[in-house]
Parts: sequence; structure tokens; C-alpha cells
Amino acid sequence: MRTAAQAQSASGSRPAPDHAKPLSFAAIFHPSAAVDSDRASLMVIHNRTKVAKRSMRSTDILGLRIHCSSRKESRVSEWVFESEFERNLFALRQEKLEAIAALGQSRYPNHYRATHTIFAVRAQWNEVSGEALNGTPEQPAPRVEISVAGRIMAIRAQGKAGFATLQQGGERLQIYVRQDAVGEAGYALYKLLDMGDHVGVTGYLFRTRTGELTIHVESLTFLAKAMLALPEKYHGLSDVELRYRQRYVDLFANLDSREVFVKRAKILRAIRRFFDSRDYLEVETPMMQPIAGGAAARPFVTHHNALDLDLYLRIAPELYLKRLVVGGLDRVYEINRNFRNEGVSTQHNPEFTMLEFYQAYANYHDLMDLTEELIAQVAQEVNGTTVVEFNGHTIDMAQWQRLTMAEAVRRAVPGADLHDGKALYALFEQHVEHTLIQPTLIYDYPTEVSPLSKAKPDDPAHVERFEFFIGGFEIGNAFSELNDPVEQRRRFEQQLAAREAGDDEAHQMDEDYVRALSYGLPPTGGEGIGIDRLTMLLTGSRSIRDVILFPLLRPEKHNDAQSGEATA
RNA sequence: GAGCUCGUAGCUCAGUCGGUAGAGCAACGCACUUUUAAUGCGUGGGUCCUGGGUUCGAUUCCCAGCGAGCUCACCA
Repeated sequence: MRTAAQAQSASGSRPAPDHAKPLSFAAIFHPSAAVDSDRASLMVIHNRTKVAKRSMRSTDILGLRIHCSSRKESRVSEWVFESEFERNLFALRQEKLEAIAALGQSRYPNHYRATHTIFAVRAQWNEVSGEALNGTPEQPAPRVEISVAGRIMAIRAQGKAGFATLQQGGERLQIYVRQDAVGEAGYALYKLLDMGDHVGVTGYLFRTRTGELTIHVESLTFLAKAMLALPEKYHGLSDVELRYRQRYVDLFANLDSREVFVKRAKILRAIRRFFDSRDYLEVETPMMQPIAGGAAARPFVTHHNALDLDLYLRIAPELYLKRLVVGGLDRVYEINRNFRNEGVSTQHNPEFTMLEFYQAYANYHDLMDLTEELIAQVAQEVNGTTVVEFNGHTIDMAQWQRLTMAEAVRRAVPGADLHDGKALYALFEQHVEHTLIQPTLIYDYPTEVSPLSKAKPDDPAHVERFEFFIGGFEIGNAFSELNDPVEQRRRFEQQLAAREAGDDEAHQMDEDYVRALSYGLPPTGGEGIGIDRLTMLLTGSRSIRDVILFPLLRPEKHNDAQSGEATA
């Protein structure tokens, strides 16, 4: 209901109401969608006294109801505004916007041309002294004229002058606005500004008596208004649910949060550089697949209407990437989303980002070397060091340990039976995995637990497979790929039997994949690395939701509609 | 899916041994031309998550629901 209304108003096609209705968000945001007198009535809410405000809640103004607090009659507003406080604030800011327009400023200007980003200003003048910038009364320094734009994150007015802090590009810079420099209209504009507003300023750089680099503003341009209140300026937004649901607020209110996603982008860039420089080809394979293969997991199902075809969101790109190697793309990698219809936790999100790469003529030993190099190099590029702090541990992403699974289990569980593959793997998961804080490669997995891996030539009980662990959880999984089509078909048939026995995570038969292998897959090594988890490590984030911009949450329910039905 | 914890102003948090609530920031008004969590004085703002129960009375106690966090299980 909410989304439909918003979509309609956003498209501008919503017809004007044919009779007076409670003032809606759409009406405020798209004045053309509201009758003119709706706007006029907004203007009335000015200089309210307590008495005036109270009476306004239940009184018609100009024959139109404002409904400041009549929640049940104003459902659309109810969806948008959290409270009467917000509703009033929005209306008040709307008036300020009109007052700003009356000063000759555009309400929502189309552009602003700054000469510098705040980052650039800091880069160039952060170390320049106050003497050099300000000069002396006898010998003033030549002025550094610049203009920057940003969001107001702090504002302090003091009579006929004031300071504000602009934030842009994750950096902050103070501005100083005084009436005798910007004029009466300019200062009137300054006084109409609120925390969260966007402005552009032109002026010259100086340092205050406390030494802070500041723009002495000579021209102030209004750019956009914040119609809602910002989070508390000292603590920021700390409610984790709000941070995830309203990431747009989290990102500008908590610069640490922003930094995580900047780093995430750097990680992706570093990975691409790493593989590009080794002649890997970046590819994109289907996210919607008729058969969800390449991993053991429950898929999401969707439907293509025109083809009347059920499709699965992919649980892995693996089988398509190996088809490409059959096709002669010897080195391929893909960084993209996988979808698994399973639980959520601090380490699991239903959609997550996976790097997978395949290299013809390589085996798992080659991939071990490549992995250690990749992780160390990415850490170095992103953090400038290979050492990270994670969950109270100091981890060096360049110091690796390699152990066979049998050896790892033997150390943790003396006297354990190392010959039963499934039991060995269970012991590993139970006793070893969470202890692998420092980067560790575990190799030579039991064949029983590795259906897609190639057996060791001299030891059919083990396969050429490794996983690697950092911070106590798995980051990647790699093996020499099974490329015998007869063996592959046999394993699919085993999976099919398991599926019929009720295992809905067992692989489906993929005839076309077997056919691809039948054309000849060269000996190939392949690996998958969880990008979200790697990002957690490199940013010190303890939850996967802290490294995913919009993690999956249950939609918020608005209680008056829901609870009414529930109790009926 | 199970267990534990949490839900009070826009935000960050107190508090009520059961008698319908407070602070700081934010907002509004006034003062203030080098402040920076500006300051001073004043004002407004709350279905204390929702529903039910116990009670003279529930934001507080009990039950259920919704949402979130953590841990465990499955999984990467």
C-alpha cells in the first residue's frame, strides 16, 4: 500500500484528489499533486504558540484539515512520519524552504560547481600553517579562494556570525559565516539552515585562533534541505536495526560505517587488479538458472512468465565457469551474488558475494600459492599493512600455516580415528575450525565429503582440495576440478538418489554440464572466496550485516493495520 | 528452527519495589562576530513496541504476538 502510493506519486501520474484529504507526504513532496490550498494551509503553521498548535490539531484551517495528530484519519502520513514531532518538523522545514526561496535562492537547485572537494582542501592545506594562510595585520597573506559543497553536520550561530561543519565525501571542513562578509540576505539564509542541509560556499581559507582550518565564507548558496531530524550528533546512529534499515542515515551520520564500504570497494578493486594482471578474464554467468548447481544449498525459486519457466537464483556459478574453461577461456573469474535460502546469522546473509576463479592446467597446489599471495596483497593494498585486528585477535594475513586435515585433527584431538573420512571431517568442524584464527590452509579432504573434487592420484581416500580459515571461520574453498564426465555423471546419479530420499540440498542432474565435460575440461583448479567475510576481516567487522549495505531484514510492520487483523 | 537478552521523546539513554515519566542532543524563542559535544535563559515534544490477563489502578507484574541483537543448529 505504501509502496504503491509512493510509486504512483513518484511517477507524477497520480491524479489530484477530487476532495480535500489529509495532507499527505505526496502532497508535500509533489505540490502539483495537491490542491493549492493545501500548500497555503501549510504556510499558516508559523510562529505557533502552544495554544495555536493545540487548536490546530483538531481544527479546520481554510476549510482543510491539517491532521497534526489525528493518526487514524491520516494513514498515508502515518506511514511516513514516525511521530507528530516529525510531521511538525517537516512542515516547519517546508516553511523555512519557502523563506529561503523568498531570499532569492532556488529551493532545489540543479547543480553547484565547487572548485574543490573537501578531501582536496584537506590534502592541500591541512599542513599549511595559520601564519602562512592568514598573514599578519601588517602583511596579509594572499587569499586562497575556494568553493566547496557539503552537508551541514554541526552548526553554531552566535549573533551575527556563526560556524558550521560541512561534510562531503566522508571528510569534514569548518566554515565561518559572518554577516559583514555575506551580507544581510546571506546571513538571513544562514539562520534558516539546519543540521543536514546541503550548501555550497565560496570564500577564502584561514585558520581560527584555535588553529582549525576554516573557510571564511563570502557567498553562501542553498542546495537542499533536510526535512527530518538527524541522529544525535555525538553518538551518531547506534541502534543497529536503524543503521541497517536506514543505511542512508548511517552512512552520513557514522563515518566509520562509510569507511567499511569504501574499503569494500577497495577490496574488490584490488582483487580485480590481481586477477586482471594475471590474464584472467572477468565474466558474468547466469544468476537465474534452470538447475541450481555447484553447491549443496536450498535455492530461491522464481518464475519467468513468458517462457512459463521456473528458475532458481543461483547458489553458485561453479558449473557455468567450468563450462567456460571447456570453451577455452583458460582463466576466468567472477565476482557476483549467490543466493541461498537458508538461515541468517552474523556470518550468513541470504544473498552474499562470492569470488570464484578457475585456472586451466593448475592444480590445488598452484591455488594455495595464489591464495596466500592474493590475500596478503589485498590486505596490503586496502589497509597498507597485512596485519589486522579482528574480534580481539591480531592477525597477519601474510603469515600462513598449511596443515593436512588429518594433521590438524590429530593435534586437536589426540588419538582420534583418522581413517573414517566423515568422522574426521566432523571432528575437524567441531574441534578445529573455530580455533583457526591465524591464516591457515587445510588440505587433503576426505573423498566422502568432497563430491566435486578430484582424488589424489596416489591416494583415492583423499581429494586435492583445501579450504582456508581466518578469524575462526572459512573464507574459501578450492580444489582440483573433477573433469571425468563418466565419474561426474555417476556422482550426479548418487545425488539424485539422495534427493529422492528426501535430501533437498542434493545436486540435481545437469545433463548439459556432463555434456560439456564430455568435450574435455583440461586439468583445472578452481576456488571460491567469500567476499563479505573477507571484508569483515579487513574492516574488523563482527557481523556480515556490517559489510552489506542493505542486509536482509524482516520488513517493518505498521501496527494499526496488522494488529487489527490479528486480534479480530 | 531452539535458547537468552532487549524494545521508554526524532537521536543517545536514565527511571518507575504497580499510582500514566526524566536528562543530554535535536526542535522552537531570546541573547551572543573566532566557536568546535559552543554557552546562558525560556518553551514545546511521549498510546513507555502491540494485544490480552491480574489489579481500584499496568509503561512497570504475567501471557501471547511483532521487531531486533547474541549464542547454538544448517550453511559460505
